[in-house]
This record gives sequence, C-alpha cells and structure tokens, in this order.
Amino acid sequence: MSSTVDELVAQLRDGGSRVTTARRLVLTALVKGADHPTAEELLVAVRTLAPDVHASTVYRNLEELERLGVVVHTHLGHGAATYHLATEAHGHLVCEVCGATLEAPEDLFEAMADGAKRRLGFELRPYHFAVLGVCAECAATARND
Amino acid sequence: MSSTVDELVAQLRDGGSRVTTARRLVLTALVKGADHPTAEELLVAVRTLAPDVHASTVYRNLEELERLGVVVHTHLGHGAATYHLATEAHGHLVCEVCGATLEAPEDLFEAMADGAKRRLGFELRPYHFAVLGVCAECAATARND
DNA sequence: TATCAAAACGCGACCAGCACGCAACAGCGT
DNA sequence: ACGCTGTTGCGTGCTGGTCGCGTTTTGATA
Repeated sequence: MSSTVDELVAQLRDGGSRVTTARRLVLTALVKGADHPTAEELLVAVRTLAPDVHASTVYRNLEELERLGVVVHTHLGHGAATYHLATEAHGHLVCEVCGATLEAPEDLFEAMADGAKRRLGFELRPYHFAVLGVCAECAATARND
Repeated sequence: MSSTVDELVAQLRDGGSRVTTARRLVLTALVKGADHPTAEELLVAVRTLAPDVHASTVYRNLEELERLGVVVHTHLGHGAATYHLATEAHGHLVCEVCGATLEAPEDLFEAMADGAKRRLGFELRPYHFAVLGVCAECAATARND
C-alpha cells in the first residue's frame, strides 16, 4: 500500500529524471508527513533537513513528479493546492464552514459519473477538485442556533 | 425567469445597501453579458460605460452582492472565479482538456448528495466548485489517437 | 576515475487574482 | 439643502505560483 521513498525514487529513474537531494526530500516529506500537505508545507519539511532548498525547486519538483504520475495535486478550496502520492488518490469532501476534509468513499461518485457519461458523454474526474458542502457537526450546530 | 436590473437594484435597497453607478453597471453586465464572466471581464464591461471604475470597486461590489444573495461565484478551474445571478445558480462540468463548460442537469448530483448525507451526514453544495472531467469531444479525440 | 552535456538548482523578478487602508465623494433620510 | 455614513478611487500588499538566468550537480561514457 504505502510506497517507500526508494520505490518512488526508482520511478523517477525509470521516467528518465535525475535523483537529487531536494527531490528525495520532497518524496520523504510526502511519505512521512501529514495527509494533505501544500507546497509550502512540503517546503518547510524539506528545509528542516536542507535549509537552502528554494521554494521554486519544490514547485518544479512537484510539477515533474506529477508529470511522471508519482504525485497528484488536489484543490480543497480557495487556498493552496495539496499534494499526495498517486497511489493514495481519492476524492475529497470539504466543509465550507469549518474546513474539515473528509476522504470520500470510493463509490460515492459512481452514480454521478455514470449519469454524466450516459447523458452527456462526459467522463468525470472528480479527484482534482474537492466537492464542498457542510459536514455533519457544522450542520448540527447550524440547526441548534 | 431572468431578472431585470431594476429588480436586482430593489434587492440592493432592501438589503440596506446604497445604489451607485458602479453597482448598477455591475448588475447590468451580469444580466446582459456573457454567461460566466470573471471579475476582470465584468470590469471591462463596466468600463465601456464608466471608464474610471476601479477594479477593487468591482471586487467589493461582487462581495457585497454575494452577501445579499444577489449573485454567487463559482470556480471553474485554476483561474479566476466566475459570477452569475443567484437565480441562475447551477452546477458545472468543466473539461480539463479544452476548458468547455457544461451546465449540469439539475438532478445529476442527487444520488451523490443523498449518499453523502445518509452515509456521512455531509450536506453537499456542489455549485461552488465545478466538477472536472473530459467532455465527449475530447474523449473521442483521445480515443482516435 | 575523470570528463562533460544536460538536467536540476538557487536566486530574484515577475505574474494573476484579490484584499485593504485611507482620504475624497456621493446616496439618501431628514 | 444638509449631513451622516456607505462607497469609491487609488495605491499598496499579500498569497500562490511561474520564469529566466547563471551556477552546480548528476550520471552516462570513456
């Protein structure tokens, strides 16, 4: 399930990319860090081990890693994009009130994807942008006001 | 169905906001202009009639109009937000390849919304962010390569 | 192991999209 | 017509991200 840094580095080599310190550290941060890091958060993590790594290096590496299919990015709302390993791709539900992020059950999008495909010929890729709404707690709070 | 500028102006007054030239022009641009204008596009439209209106005025007016429930904004992808009248609110499907924007049929989100509500207590508001994917034409093109 | 082209890096400048503080102005209740 | 206060124009600042440049590093080859 969870990839090791070495496996991801191997993917880099297979893709014809070079393996640098910064790149390895970005991958390490993705494997070991919190669940939905932004580029900024990854930069901070990388800098704890290599303080001179530049922000643009992290951005360019994430771009390259995405091109190789190693990572994907998701927009959870108005702010910065978040990154995770492609092997962990999944849909997101984000609460507009409290900002909580839920991972969507795999089959939640199925009916909608089927409908869009059948009726419009449109192939849904619902992982790139989160679907917003109001989480159970915030909905309950709102009802008690 | 389609609101007139005068009706919208009345909503402004009811909400306790003043009616200014800039505000009236923003509403006019929303009623008469293209379907999914960005703030920038609205600014251009407004300036054809009142060249000195400032960008921040348009942003602030859109914010205020949204607070009053007259307009809503939607994110169709990576770029700027798009605005439309609240009476015309609807879901969007956006093609990641060609950028085409489809208005989603009203019931397309229903099954998904039901599932999210029942299983997670999460109330979907699928209008704020578009759902991305690949449109029929681009999917066909891809298959023929 | 030394060589060397190409890839990647650090750095700074720059961009879009938008928010904000301030002084001047204008809507509208009186 | 007056005056309170919401709104505007303007500049400035912020976030999130891209780009061009000169230098450093990687890793295939000799």
